[in-house]
Amino acid sequence: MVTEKKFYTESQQKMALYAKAMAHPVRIFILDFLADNIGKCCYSGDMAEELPIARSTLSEHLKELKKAGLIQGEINPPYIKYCINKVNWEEAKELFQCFYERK
Amino acid sequence: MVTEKKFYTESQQKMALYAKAMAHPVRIFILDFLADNIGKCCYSGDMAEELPIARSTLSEHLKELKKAGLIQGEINPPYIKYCINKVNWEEAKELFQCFYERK
DNA sequence: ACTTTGTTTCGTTATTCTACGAAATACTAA
DNA sequence: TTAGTATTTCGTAGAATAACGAAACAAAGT
Repeated sequence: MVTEKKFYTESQQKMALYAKAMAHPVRIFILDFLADNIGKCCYSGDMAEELPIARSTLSEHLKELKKAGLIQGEINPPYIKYCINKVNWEEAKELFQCFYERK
Repeated sequence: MVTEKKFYTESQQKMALYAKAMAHPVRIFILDFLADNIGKCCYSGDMAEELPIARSTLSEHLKELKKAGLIQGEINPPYIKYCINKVNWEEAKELFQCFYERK
């Protein structure tokens, strides 16, 4: 295995990942929805009613956000209650803040 | 023409566009580079030397950032001097800040 | 055991993204 | 006019994304 030069910092890579997760209006909508309803139960179906997309498509977007760590899902059959992942949300917040304020 | 319901707010759409522009480590690198060198001349070639990608690929990334409005290029043949687009940078900063702080 | 319910996964298709090298561009210098 | 320089555009190819409906799942109720 060849030693590989690191071109991008950890921060740069994380920023890119969080940004990628946020790079679609449906996903921003979902994050807005969850962030505005902290404490409440947010089911996939609740959001599906407000969006002009198939439920399966919504599910894929939820999967993307989960993959990036911005949200998490608590299984409560047959429902799944979604909410913001606070730890990673804070991390993303810090990253974007430092990035835009050049700290 | 049929009247279409608006599902996403202006902010949600703008956020998604800025996030999309930032959704690649090379582009975060470029933004970091330009933001750290405000006032100085930043040419495509300067960045090309620090990145493990073809110059044409870098050029495409620069085009993406220009399209999103985060950077601008001032032609100074045969060079092109790049810099942050301050107006849109501020807008993106505000958007991300309000988003993550739920203001 | 069967049905219902909310949600996800699968299979598919169309589109967009990322990357490269070669060729084109646009201006300067000789 | 020709050569040189920095950068972009083009043509192409492979990978990733987004969308849908149908089918699968997993637990609860009948």
